[in-house]
Amino acid sequence: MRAIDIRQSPDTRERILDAAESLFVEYGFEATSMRQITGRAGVNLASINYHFGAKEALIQEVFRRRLTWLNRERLNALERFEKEAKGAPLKPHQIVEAFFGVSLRMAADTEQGGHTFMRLLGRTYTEPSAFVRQFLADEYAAVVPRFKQALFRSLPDVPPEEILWRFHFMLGAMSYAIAGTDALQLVAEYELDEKDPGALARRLMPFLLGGLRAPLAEAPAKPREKGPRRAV
Amino acid sequence: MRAIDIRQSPDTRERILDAAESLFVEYGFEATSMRQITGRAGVNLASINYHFGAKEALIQEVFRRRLTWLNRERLNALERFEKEAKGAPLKPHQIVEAFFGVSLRMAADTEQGGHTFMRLLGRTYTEPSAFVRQFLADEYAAVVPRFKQALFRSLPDVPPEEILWRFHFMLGAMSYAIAGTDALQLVAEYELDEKDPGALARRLMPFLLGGLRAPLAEAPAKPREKGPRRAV
DNA sequence: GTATGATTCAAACAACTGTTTGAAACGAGC
DNA sequence: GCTCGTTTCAAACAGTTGTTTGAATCATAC
Repeated sequence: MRAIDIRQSPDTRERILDAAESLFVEYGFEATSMRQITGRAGVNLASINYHFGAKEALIQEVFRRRLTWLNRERLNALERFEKEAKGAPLKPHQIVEAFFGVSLRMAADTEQGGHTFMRLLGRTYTEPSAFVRQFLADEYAAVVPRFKQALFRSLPDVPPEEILWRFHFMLGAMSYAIAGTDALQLVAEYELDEKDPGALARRLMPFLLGGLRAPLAEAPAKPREKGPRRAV
Repeated sequence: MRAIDIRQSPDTRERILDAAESLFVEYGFEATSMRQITGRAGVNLASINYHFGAKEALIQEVFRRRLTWLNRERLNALERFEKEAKGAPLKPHQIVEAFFGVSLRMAADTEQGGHTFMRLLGRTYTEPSAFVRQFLADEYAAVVPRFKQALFRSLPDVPPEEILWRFHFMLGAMSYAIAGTDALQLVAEYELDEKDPGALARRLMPFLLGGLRAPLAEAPAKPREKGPRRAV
């Protein structure tokens, strides 16, 4: 038996995780077989079950090894801004930077596989599989309330549910952009500069902030206030 | 043999398509088996291959029967605005309304299955499978250039690639919102009102327009102009 | 009635799925 | 040298996959 939390034969483990990560991006979880993974990793078929137990556990580990780090980075960035602010509410652009800026920087890393992982993560946000959804919710459980609170403080005049919906929309815009499918062949002719890691961020961040700070729509049924209100 | 384009036994065909559509939303293409589909539809296993040929063809037909209509509606809306404008460029909000408004109205239809389909479509935008991607690109081939042209005319001062990227982001925000996964459990406590079909549109449309019209970021390497420019 | 073509059906097909097995190989401690 | 726990390996497991088959059923036209 393998003792828990002791990483023996790191080569095999890491090779499996890397192979699985890239194959999941290319074909999805269901369409990727254990034989494909072990084939690309150059290891024996049984080694996945030996090291991880089952395919589901492998999928979770593919996420955990990077997502834990990513979310800690997001919290670090948020806390850095909060320390600077000395108790004052953060600016919306700081909160957006802490959450999405960190993601975009990881997505810009083509060396350590951060790019591949972020593409995978972007796709997985719309994954139907129940256990993946539950796993993602758990991984984000520590991060979401912190960002919620920061946003509520930052935008005290905007209804909380409106803020959350806009955060929701921002997440969609980013994950789709990072996933990089371009299903409509919209930007196919304007490929991102591989050598410029900040290219996507420079395009996306203004869009996100513009959406977050857009004027609120008029109330539908109960028109308490006339005319659009500024969100920020 | 079944003669092409003659719909015999419409019941079986439609039942298969409806069952497949809902199952694809729940479990994805790969994870949904033919036996699940025929089971839910209450038809014989072989009837899928009889009526559609293969699973891939069934998937395509699930999309085609609704997507063709949806894209025609989008073009109709665009042409209606263009007729009103009498040669003048459209307003950005009209273009956004023609493309995304139509989608959101279809997503609000819980009676005829439009809601289910739009959730499926939202997920499929990030689908890895090559043949699905190609199929989507083909289905949109007639629509995309028309909206591109309208946007370029509407925003003559914004670089074309910037416009396309923002359209790309808007598509991501909408499809994620419609897919309704809420991976981060962000808006779980603020469920949309089932009886109010326009609820999502009233939240999303201002966000999209705010993003589209956000100030442009400064140029990175070659700073031709100082300071942010207004996109609109 | 019979004939004809479309559709349905139960059964089987080969190929592939994730997982398990038990033996073989390895590596460090003595 | 030997031992012991870890890791690798080829082979097999039972179950599921999409697809095919050939006979049975149905509907329509004569």
